[in-house]
Amino acid sequence: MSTIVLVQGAVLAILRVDALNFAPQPVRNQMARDANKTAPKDGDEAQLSRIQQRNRGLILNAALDVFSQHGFRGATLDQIAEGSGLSKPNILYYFDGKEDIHVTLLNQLMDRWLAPLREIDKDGTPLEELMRYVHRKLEMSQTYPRESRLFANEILQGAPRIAPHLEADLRPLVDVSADLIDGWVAEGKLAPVDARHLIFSIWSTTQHYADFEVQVQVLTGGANVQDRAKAHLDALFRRLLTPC
Amino acid sequence: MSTIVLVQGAVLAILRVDALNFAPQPVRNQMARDANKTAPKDGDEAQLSRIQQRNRGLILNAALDVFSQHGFRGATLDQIAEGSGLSKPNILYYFDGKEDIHVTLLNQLMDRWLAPLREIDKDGTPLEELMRYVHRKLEMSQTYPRESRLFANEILQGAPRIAPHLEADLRPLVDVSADLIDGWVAEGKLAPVDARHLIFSIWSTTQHYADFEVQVQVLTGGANVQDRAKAHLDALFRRLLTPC
DNA sequence: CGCATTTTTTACCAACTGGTTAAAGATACG
DNA sequence: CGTATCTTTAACCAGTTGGTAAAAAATGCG
Repeated sequence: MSTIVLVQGAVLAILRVDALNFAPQPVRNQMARDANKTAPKDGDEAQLSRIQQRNRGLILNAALDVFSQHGFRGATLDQIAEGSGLSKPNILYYFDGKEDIHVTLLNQLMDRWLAPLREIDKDGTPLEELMRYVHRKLEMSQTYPRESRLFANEILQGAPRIAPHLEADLRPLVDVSADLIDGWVAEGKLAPVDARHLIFSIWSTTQHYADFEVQVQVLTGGANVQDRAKAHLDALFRRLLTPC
Repeated sequence: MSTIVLVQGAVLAILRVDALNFAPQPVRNQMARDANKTAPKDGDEAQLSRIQQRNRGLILNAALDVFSQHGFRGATLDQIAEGSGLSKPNILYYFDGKEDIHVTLLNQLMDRWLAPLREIDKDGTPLEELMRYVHRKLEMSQTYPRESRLFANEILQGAPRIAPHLEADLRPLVDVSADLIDGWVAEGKLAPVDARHLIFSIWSTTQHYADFEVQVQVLTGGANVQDRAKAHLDALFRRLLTPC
């Protein structure tokens, strides 16, 4: 059993990473290859030494800064090197290249990003479940603005590196959630609403506070943004969803 | 009078372009300098020969493709050259450099982008005026997705080249609009709402269909997106704004 | 036409970028 | 302590990038 799971995990990982990369794979250093292939116990960063964990963390953190601000093509390894405090060749010792870092970041992101949607409880009160989702998404925008911008950059540029992910992971999850919402609407527990476009509205309004933060700051003076956003979005979606 | 207007226009233009550029300005070719400095009759592209108008248009159109897809740093002059059918040196004959093209695009964009907000009629029916604004913004996202993405890219990356614009043009306009909405709310013609965050919600939900188009396509299968989006956003904001 | 101006091209360059190589330095461990 | 492995660095490189110089080609106009 566990062998099968491992094999499936490995195949999935390879599909994700190489989906758009048909160039002949040159042989790289052992470290970088190992970190990608080993997927023990379902998690990601086990079996790595203390140093490896620390340095991969430093690199990913610096890369998140750079990629989220400049997009993939605009980011440079030198910037990541400076931000992480490691030398450029040292970074390439831990990752197979710029793209490998980016894909690793994107894979990490997707799990965290989709968690709140998975946590919607089909046995809860429909309106309160959805309002809880709105508030969780807003919190995530405020807690992880870099992740939000990284994702926005990727989608904005046509999702060249995450498109397979969207099809394979995001779409079925949204399908399930939409069915759930449709069911609630049919039962009269929610006002009639287009489930998918509702989800789009929740995503766009909440992520706006991370992705367009500069603009929000300029236009509000930066005062009370968090509280006002929360109150506004609560009113917006509560009004939409409350059955008459 | 007309002299004063000209001087003001020139000063504004210089402030915009050079606001973040303190590097010593090298002397460039006559053409590129002229196109920026002359601002006759308030418009932008007068006094230019047929060829100049055509080629500047070709360049800006190609640049819009490239910048909106890759962001400023990710875009290359070679891509713009290929897209416009002109050679790279020829592009630099018409513009002072990569940044000049980008700033020109951004300046053009802002006018078109803010027009719908300016057109809200303070003597109209409050609810219908705002709903008309929502629909116009949605139409613009569908008609000008490249412009939407160009703007999103710029803000996402911290608005390094458009921040002065936001302060000088966008902010006062939003202040006026927010006051107008606040007045309507005070008169009881709209449900109580935070005017600025309402505007954010309208922007984010409508622009989402341009900026996150790939994701929307994946999750909807691309069927009926336009009509469903229109109906959904109509319901969303009508419910929010209709006074009980 | 003949000349001045505008437009385009060819050839080029310095800086930057992602990535490599090989050797030196740390570390773990028997 | 000595050896094998892991980590880091210095030096380097080929391709790309924004931009330039100068001459050739096209254009407009008296």
